[in-house]
Amino acid sequence: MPPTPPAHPQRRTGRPRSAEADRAILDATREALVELGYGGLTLGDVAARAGVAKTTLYRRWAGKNELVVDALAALFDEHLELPDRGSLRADIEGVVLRFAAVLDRPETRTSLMAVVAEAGHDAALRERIRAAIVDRQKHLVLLGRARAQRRGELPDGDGAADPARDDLIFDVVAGAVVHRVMVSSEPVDPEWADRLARLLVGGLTAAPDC
Amino acid sequence: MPPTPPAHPQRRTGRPRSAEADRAILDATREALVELGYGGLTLGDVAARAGVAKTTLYRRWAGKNELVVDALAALFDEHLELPDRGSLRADIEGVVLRFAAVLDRPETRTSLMAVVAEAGHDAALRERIRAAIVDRQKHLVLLGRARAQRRGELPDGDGAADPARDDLIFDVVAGAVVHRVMVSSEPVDPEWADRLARLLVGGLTAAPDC
Amino acid sequence: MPPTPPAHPQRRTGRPRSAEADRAILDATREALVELGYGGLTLGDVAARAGVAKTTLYRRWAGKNELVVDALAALFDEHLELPDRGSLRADIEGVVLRFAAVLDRPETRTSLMAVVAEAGHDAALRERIRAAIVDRQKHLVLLGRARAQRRGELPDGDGAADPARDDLIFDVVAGAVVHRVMVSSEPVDPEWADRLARLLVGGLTAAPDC
Amino acid sequence: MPPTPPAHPQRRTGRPRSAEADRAILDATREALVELGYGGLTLGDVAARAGVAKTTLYRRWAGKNELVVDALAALFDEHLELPDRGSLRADIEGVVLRFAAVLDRPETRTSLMAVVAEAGHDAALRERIRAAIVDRQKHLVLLGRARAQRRGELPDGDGAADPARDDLIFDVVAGAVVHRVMVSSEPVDPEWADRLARLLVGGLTAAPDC
DNA sequence: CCTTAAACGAGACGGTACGTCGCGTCTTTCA
DNA sequence: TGAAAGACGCGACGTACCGTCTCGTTTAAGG
Repeated sequence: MPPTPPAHPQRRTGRPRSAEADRAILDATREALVELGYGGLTLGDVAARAGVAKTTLYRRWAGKNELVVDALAALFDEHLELPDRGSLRADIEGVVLRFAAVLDRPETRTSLMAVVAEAGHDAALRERIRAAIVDRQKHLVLLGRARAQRRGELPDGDGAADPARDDLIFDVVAGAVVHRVMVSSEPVDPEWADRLARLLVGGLTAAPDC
Repeated sequence: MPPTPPAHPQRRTGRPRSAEADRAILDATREALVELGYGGLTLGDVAARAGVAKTTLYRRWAGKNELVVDALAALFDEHLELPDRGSLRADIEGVVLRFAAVLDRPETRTSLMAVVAEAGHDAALRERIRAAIVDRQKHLVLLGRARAQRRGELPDGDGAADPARDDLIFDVVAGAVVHRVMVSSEPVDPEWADRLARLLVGGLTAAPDC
Repeated sequence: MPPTPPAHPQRRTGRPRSAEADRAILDATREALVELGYGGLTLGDVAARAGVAKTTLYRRWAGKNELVVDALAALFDEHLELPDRGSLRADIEGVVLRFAAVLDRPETRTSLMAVVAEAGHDAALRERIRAAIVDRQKHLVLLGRARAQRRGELPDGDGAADPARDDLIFDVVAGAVVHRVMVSSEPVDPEWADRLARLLVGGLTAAPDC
Repeated sequence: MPPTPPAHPQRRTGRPRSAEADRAILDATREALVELGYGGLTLGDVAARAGVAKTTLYRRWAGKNELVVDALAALFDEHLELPDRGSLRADIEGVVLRFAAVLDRPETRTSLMAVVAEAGHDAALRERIRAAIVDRQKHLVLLGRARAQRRGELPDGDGAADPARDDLIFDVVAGAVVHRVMVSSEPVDPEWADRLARLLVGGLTAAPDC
């Protein structure tokens, strides 16, 4: 995950950037997020934890937001996948629980919403979040839908592929979990996940053209 | 919306607090949020815009978060209500569109997620957000459900009142809209709102015990 | 010695600047000059020594140079005067020794030349040095000359007052001492001071129109 | 003027140091001094101007001070000499004007006093300045005194050679000019130089034992 | 010719200080 | 006694240079 690349991409001369520093910085960022949260995180502190000079950090990341997005992306990469549990309903329940578990980590609790907030008036950041985090989550929806169609749980064939519906399902699933965890501050337990899965499967079955 | 009350409420001597100052401060806060976003907003700037001394501001609010929550609460109060459109599906579509319109305002785009993020490690702030913003939104769900039961669109009677299901529906609706607007950055237009409404009505009908 | 005054001079409201801070800062500056020299002096360190925030220091002085000039000025004020020793030659010897003693202090050794160097491309600083340090030294020359005329050691009367000659004598005396101490790094002892005094008195007598 | 020599002098293998680089660096230093002054001069900038890597510069000079001293020494070498104008008084006037002209150059105005200041707490630098700059100036005094004795303007013979008096005269002449140019910021014109010369010749004649 | 060894450019690195900004508190004067 | 004005201690900001360190690339002299 090389962050902001050097200005002159395929440089050949000069001392190369330390790959170890990248790792140390991202690890330190996660550690600091756990202890201090997004608001309390300072780049100077991250640099100190990583055993790295502040300038080294600024050479690679434009600011706090970019750094945190990359650190979060690593977190999501580590923990998000779609286990095959045999049915659409079970798959939904499974991914909801995993997603909630990631959101409930202390690194994520405060920082994910914070960078989303900043992205509200920073298009470049929005794009970075989409590429590094959101699109990989959305991929799970596509994967789950295709699997369900293969299983015959959802209609397959002409016109059954509807990107707009994929988007809808993604916003509903991800949004519901995020809202439950971040705003309502209620637990995402198997029961809640099961209710959500049943609501969605019911809706998709009853209104396949939604 | 009188903010933090004076320490000695029943004091009657001395110069009374200016009610006009409260209004000016909240207006200035919204204005500053529009121009600078949550991260760029500074209390000194708000005080200057409001034509008020910084001390006056600190006497009434504990900090940036509390101030922004109150400013947002005023915004939601102004714009959120549940018009009776004759059917559950139409009611959902209507409230979704109104909710999205509020979220899409520049004041809201950056600051709502920011205070939610801060609430991630500040229980008092979480409670303030719930009381000032979330509970009033959730009230719409209760209202809409009751209306649909009265209309006969949803089963009524013994065991039909399920607070956990109300919570689920609320997280799904609010979460989907917030995610669509804030994270996916896609428009919430009538078509999308209609799809969401059909999905939900279908789900509630097919899986009434969800 | 109030340094840079507030922007709005005759302000009446607001908390007034702490006079004690001024003193503490100038004292800390002298202390730091002794220990670290001009080049090693940092404003952050001065602020810390003075028990004052960096911002307080920057509110009063534009930078290192201005601060050091004011600190030096206080030093010269404390130690420079012209004792009446009964003859022009003895007066010169006396003032030379005193002047050399001030220059030889560790505060002065490195910092006086440093600010003079900076003044080489900073007219405002040049003026500040002139007003705070040089003009007060030059006053001693005028005083000594007048005294010598009163005593009859130098011609008095029409045309005997020649500002250009006062300037010359000042540059010769001050320059010789500074050069001896700073550049040649040789001691200014009574013998050297006596030789200089005899050279000057001889010159003034032999070439009164110089 | 080869600066710091390689560590292993009698090495014969390996790429030899570029003589051109030395020149380019010193030229760049003078250019940067003119534009930025001593305080604003940075070694990175000098290296860039010289078209040379920073390492090359640091391989040859220990730091800013040493570099500037060498650059100044070259300047003095170019411009200082003692023309024979036929009389002591005219010789003094001549050398004073030349000296002042060098001091008044922009390279010299800020940097000479700056390195003298640094030398105030750096004995090695003091020695380098003495060897590279001061002693060559002082040589002019010895030369001028000898010439005046040959001409019979000053007493010659037993005890007429007094190193302490040479030192005194040097400090007086050099100090007066430096002070006039650097501190008083007044022009050293022929009239002033003539007054100084008359004062000195008068003093030396009236007080030969000074 | 071909090795060897140093000098060279480029630029990343750990540091330190910079001067600024916002915080939340305090001390004034004014109404 | 509340409010305005603004100074205050504090701490983080992002930048600029410092002097050192790797790199890969010349460039001579010596084998």
